[in-house]
Amino acid sequence: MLDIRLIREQTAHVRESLATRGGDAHVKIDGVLDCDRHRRELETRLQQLNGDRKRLSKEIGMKRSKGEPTAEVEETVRGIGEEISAIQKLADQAEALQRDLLLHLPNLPHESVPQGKDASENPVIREWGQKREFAFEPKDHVALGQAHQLFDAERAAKVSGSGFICFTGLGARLERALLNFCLDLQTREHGFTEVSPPFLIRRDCMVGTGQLPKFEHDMYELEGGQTFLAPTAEVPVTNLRREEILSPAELPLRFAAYTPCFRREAGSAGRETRGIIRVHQFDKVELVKITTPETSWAELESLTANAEEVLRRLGLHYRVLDLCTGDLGFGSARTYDLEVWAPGQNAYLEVSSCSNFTDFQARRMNRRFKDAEGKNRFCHTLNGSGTAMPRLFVAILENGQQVDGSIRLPEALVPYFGAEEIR
RNA sequence: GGAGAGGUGGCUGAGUGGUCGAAAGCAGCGCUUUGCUAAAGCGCCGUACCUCAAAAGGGUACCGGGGGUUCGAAUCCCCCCCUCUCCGCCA
Repeated sequence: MLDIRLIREQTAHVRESLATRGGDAHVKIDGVLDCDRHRRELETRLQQLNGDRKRLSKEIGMKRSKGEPTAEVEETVRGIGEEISAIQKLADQAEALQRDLLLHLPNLPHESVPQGKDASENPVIREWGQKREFAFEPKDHVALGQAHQLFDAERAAKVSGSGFICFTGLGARLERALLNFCLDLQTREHGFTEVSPPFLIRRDCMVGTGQLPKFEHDMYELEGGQTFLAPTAEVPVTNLRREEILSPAELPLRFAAYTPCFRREAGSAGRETRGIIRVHQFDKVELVKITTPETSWAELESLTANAEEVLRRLGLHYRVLDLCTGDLGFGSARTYDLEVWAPGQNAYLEVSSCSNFTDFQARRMNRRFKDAEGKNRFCHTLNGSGTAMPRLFVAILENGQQVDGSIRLPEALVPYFGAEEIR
């Protein structure tokens, strides 16, 4: 959520910054300001009336204790009370409207974010490794998975519908090995604290991270919209520290969490639907950092490095994109996407997305820290989708395949998988 | 699922209709005293918002959340959330 004061005081800057995202957010600013002006007028009036009532009520108390008549004052205060409830109603409406307007505005891109209209304009800022050369025609993961019975989409569909996957046999083992590998790397070597959060999320927490109110149609809801299945561990993990005032000594907080992720993927039908690249339920190890504003940009770099390390250890060729203004996610001020090379797709696959949300989420979930001067300020929140397992799985299969159809696994994974290859 | 007890400031904890934003203690900050430490004494010590060019100042709201009763609610009533205890059920 953007700071209403920032919008008030630096209107032109906010408007220009939002305009770089494309969309129509920047034209909504005038509506926000109108609402804000109206709201403040009402509030000021309300405070005057409340002050009058408070004073006169005390007077009644004093008069009564002295045995003086109070009927006349009571009548006056009753009138004030009626006016208060009328104006209160209007003020509440204005406040609710303002909050709703603000909740629908995306975050401001950081000034360093490259300008661009969509994903085609995301610059590649670095690459690691190189595409593997094949002496034979590489297969895609669907064929490889079928050959080794690693997953079963048809039977998963019997249970849950299309877009669900069931890992089987060595495939299930490989998936589990990847999860454990990622968690161990991040917790043992990169200083993240492991958390295993709940997956069922209350409505206000979904608002806190920005999924709601705007993206409700992408979520699986339960109990008549009271709770939702977590679309990413980011939601439960960042909300663990909602409505808290943190001490600067404990910052930055670093959490790593495995959770399944549930996404309806409404509107993306037909895109990447083959195989296990885009599914409604997938496993992910997520990284979350809660920092001060002073350190968040440096922390974003180290977070990205931590996410990259997964791919390096697995020997997978990848590239890092600096998402341009037009492709930036709703709550993010800057995002690096990690894309791994998948020879069977002849394409790069996004496996990880490292974002700095600045104070956008902290405002929504009211998370502050006490700074050196004792002032309460909003934290910055960062989050690296520390690697989506099915896509990593795809990359492992497609990059590891041998001419005889077997799949050689990265060395780092062997202790977790218990064998060097799938044959 | 049933019954009961609770939720007050960073913490402990008083307050059951009026001058209560809230006693007291602890923690914290400042000052005084002081070889150092400690101790003692005194003072300060919540958040948000509105107002003001700004600072100072002024104001309003907030005692889990929401609604109600009343001239007036931390206090009375209703709903919800959460915690604890007991019973039931159960992986």
